[in-house]
Amino acid sequence: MTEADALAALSSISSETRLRILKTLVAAGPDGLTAGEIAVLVGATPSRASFHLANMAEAGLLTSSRQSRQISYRVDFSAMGALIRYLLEDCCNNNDTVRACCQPAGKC
Amino acid sequence: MTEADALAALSSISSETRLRILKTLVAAGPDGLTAGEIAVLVGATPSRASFHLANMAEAGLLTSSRQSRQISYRVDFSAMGALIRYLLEDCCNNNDTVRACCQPAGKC
DNA sequence: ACTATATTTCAACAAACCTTGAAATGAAAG
DNA sequence: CTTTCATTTCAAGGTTTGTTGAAATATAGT
Repeated sequence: MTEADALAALSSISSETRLRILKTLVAAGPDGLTAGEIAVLVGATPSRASFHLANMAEAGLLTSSRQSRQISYRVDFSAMGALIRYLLEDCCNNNDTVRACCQPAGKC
Repeated sequence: MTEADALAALSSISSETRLRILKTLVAAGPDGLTAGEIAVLVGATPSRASFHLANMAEAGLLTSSRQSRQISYRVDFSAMGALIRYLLEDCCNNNDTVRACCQPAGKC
């Protein structure tokens, strides 16, 4: 992952609406949700939801596929993993304190 | 860490200049660097560097301390850890694919 | 006190971002 | 082939964010 990729992903997630979308899609599981379902769940107009979904897909965080009239979005978990890895390794240099926080029993 | 805290930290890191500052400070080690040194290293004017350093400190990512005329900034590694943990747990629900990426030998 | 150095603060402006509502596209059904 | 439904696109407007350079603050040395 390049710095530019990381910046695009970070910018994308750093919006309240988009962070909600991410959490909603993670909770929804591997089948994802349609644009309309997402809009309702996060309380956004269709046009607003579409705008943010496009941003997240552009940043590589989501994939989409059309099924008849609806478009389903899913989280690209390896993209999320790559981002977190970038923060851990490229930004924090694998710092011990940081890594300790991420262990199942870690305390920050 | 609250969602608001995470959003502030993510917004802070999602700027090219600030991500560079973060990496520079991580590389510098526990003693940190002065505002002036950081400005030179990331190629910013003093005023621009100060603006971004204040943003990162406000987001909880940096701490600062004055030593005579200079002000040293350091990374708050536990804040970075808390952020990464938030992404892993609260956003990605500890998803296996995501976690696999973050292991030392993980491939994304 | 005066000067020099390090940093921050401020005002002005430019650029990027988000929201809104209306219009356009794409796909299915009558 | 017209209508309906799901979604996206677009233009307009408001808000936020970043940059610049000048002025202000803080600390130290002379």
